[in-house]
Amino acid sequence: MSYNHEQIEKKWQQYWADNKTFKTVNDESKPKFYALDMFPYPSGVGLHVGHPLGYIATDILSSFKRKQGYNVLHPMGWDAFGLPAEQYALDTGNDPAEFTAKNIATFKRQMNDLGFSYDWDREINTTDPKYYKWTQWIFIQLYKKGLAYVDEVAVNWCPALGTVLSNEEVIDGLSERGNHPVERRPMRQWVLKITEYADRLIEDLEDLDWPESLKEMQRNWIGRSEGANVTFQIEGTDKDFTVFTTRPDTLFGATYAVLAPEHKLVAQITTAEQQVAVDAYLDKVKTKSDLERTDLAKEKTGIFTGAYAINPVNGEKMPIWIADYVLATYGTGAIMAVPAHDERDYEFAKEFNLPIIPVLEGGNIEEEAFTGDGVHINSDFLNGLGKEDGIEKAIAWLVEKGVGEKKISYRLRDWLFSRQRYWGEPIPMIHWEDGTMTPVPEDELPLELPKADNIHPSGTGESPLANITDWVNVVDPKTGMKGRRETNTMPQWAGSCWYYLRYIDPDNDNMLIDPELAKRWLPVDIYVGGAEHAVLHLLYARFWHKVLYDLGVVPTKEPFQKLFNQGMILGEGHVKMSKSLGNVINPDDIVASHGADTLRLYEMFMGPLDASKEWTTNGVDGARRFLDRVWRLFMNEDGTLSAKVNGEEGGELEKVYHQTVKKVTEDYEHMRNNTAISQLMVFVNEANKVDRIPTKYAEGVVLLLSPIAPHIAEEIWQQLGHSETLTYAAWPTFDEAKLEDNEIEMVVQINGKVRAKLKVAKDITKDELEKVALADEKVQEHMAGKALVKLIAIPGKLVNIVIK
RNA sequence: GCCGAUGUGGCGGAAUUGGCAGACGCGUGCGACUCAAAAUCGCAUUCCUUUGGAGUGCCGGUUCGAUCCCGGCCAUCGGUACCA
Repeated sequence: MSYNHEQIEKKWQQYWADNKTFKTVNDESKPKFYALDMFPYPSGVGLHVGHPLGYIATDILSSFKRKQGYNVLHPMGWDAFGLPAEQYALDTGNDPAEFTAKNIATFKRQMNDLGFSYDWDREINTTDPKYYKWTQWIFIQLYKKGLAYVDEVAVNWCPALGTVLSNEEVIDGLSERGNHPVERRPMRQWVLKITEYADRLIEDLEDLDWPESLKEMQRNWIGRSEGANVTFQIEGTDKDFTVFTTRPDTLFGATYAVLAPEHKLVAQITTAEQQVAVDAYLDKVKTKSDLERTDLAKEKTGIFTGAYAINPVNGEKMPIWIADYVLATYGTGAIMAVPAHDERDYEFAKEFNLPIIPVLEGGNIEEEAFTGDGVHINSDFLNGLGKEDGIEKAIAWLVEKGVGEKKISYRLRDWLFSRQRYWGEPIPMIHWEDGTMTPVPEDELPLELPKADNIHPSGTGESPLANITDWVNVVDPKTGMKGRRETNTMPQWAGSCWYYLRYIDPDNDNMLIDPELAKRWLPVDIYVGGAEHAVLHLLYARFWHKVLYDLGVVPTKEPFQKLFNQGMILGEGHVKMSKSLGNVINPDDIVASHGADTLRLYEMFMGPLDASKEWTTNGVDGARRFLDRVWRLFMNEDGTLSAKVNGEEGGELEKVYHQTVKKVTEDYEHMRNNTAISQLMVFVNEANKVDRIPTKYAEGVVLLLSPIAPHIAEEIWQQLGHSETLTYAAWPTFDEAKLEDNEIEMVVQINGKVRAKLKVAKDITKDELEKVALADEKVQEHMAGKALVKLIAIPGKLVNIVIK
């Protein structure tokens, strides 16, 4: 007989809600544990079976820690600003706020159906003015610290739509909606100076308990490289330009220089003879997408400006070229080319017949660039030196002559923070008619997003907020000066940069977070989410946290002490689940047919949490079968407790029970939920073979199962005679002494192959073990006529006999 | 190209200071129960030419002993890119 999941799951969900079972009350007498999920964007399609994978894992950990006596914080909320709601509003004329609220209600209902143990009293929503009041407050602090500034940045401008598009809205140079041409156009944008924190963002990775591969990705993304800036005079003028190089020691091999097409000097230095050719080249580059300039470019392109630079070390003339392989956004937007020792410069020099002078020994410049380490040649005062010494001496020389300095460059760029959208946090700044700019006074926050009937693009590149005149225009009540509000809004990243702080103190109107509570709960003990957020979200959140640390708002340098990336759930055939393939599994269907406990169990049993796994219907059936077995083990058909469950501990199940408690406890601790489940299956298989299950073992196993399958566990727990929820029951313990018998089985190998198995005393000595092994009949058989070469006997492990 | 990860039965996956390869589940086969079927229970299930042999992507190395450590290669997945 199977249990009735619909009835039992509803019953306990109701009980938990009525009793506020999972409400987190600050309890200083207990150690704290903060388990956090990456909160979702509440889309219109609801939860997908991939979403709960991580949520189940943190829920298990939370449940486990509560029973181990921790004061657990396990909240959930909504990252609810974002493009889809705005697009929906544009398409249908509905209010994005209403649409979002509806989606949130669906997500919340689905999560509750899965039995998650969230403290909903701490629910947060990034679109709630009470929440974004503090997002805006953080922005003002960034501004006051000089970390938020306005700059002209090239964006994707679509003239036909009259709006700026994100990269993902542009496909092959055309707008995703309507296929209109898109061009790069510089516009006034807010930018956050994340580069100022680059070194700290690298250094502080050290102490974090994150996957090494993820730390490596962040380091590479920040891309710190040490080198030098070198200044080159332009022949026959008083102009100069600076290049960044990691190899100033190869300066004697620099035979030409290259400017990015966007470089400011291009217009000034191009000679009359070259003007037409240069203009043609610049035109060609403008039409190229980033992809064409980088990925797809098989051949180097470029054009000579007609101008020459002077190499400061030897006074040689170097032609100045323009090429799109040099990027305006990295370093100084200009390079010195050392074709003998750089592959890109080598290709370019070959293409345009520029001289190649080797300055490092080794390699063959007839065939390819030599990028290895070698002794310097053709380099005057650097000759004979190795790489390290050469760099050091070259920089010293540059500094002495006043033409260069040591310099560190980052691949990381400052964070483009404004969006020309309606559905985002308004940036709380006012531009005054006298040209000055001030933040909205902090006591006037939140600066609420105005209700709008029409959120169509302004057409000027400004956000739809520009159309709402009584919101945009302001007058200073003291001076009478007129002003205009900033119409840009913040990107979706903003709200998700600090939400983990607000859960700690969600209703505080006076400050972002109470410092005492921050001290109590930070850092987050476990943060689980998808690997797609490996760089951007995790880097932005770390950046804001560090700024808040500098402001004294938070007491820790880092927000997330431990991080875990869950894998993906794929459709059958190991393909992504997608609407177009029609293979999307809706958790609601599984909850209805098999129950939430089954879904939770199955998702955890599929394989390691961090792996990509394939969804199979047979697997779900198997998970349900196990819960049915559990139910039948403890319960009668009428839902009362089986008579098998009785009496004192001990008996046939003693060993397997203690093994199970040990293994499951250790596995939960390390989020190895798949193997914890197999151990529970082993116990259930054993328990089915015996006539009596000691009551204490039954209770223990129900507790061990409860983090994964909380509803069925509560129901059995109640039938075991408990009137209270098992949420805060004490976690079962095990006794090391009961894990093993006095007699253990040991293996005898001959030449590495298992030939015999022996039953021996647990504490057998090495000598005795050798004797017993050699005396064994099968061993004797194999050894007949052979000479003993070596005998390895390790009590508790094995015996290996080497013969010849 | 570079960086990272992974590779184990028919399938998902177990096995870590180097010590019995294949736990647990799925599937399959056989049996019990049943008028019959489903459900349930029990047994079996890496492969082969089976007194034995081979086997954790492939080739080699270290070791008494390698899924695990080292070197080389192949494949798949993810990230990323003229970063000077």
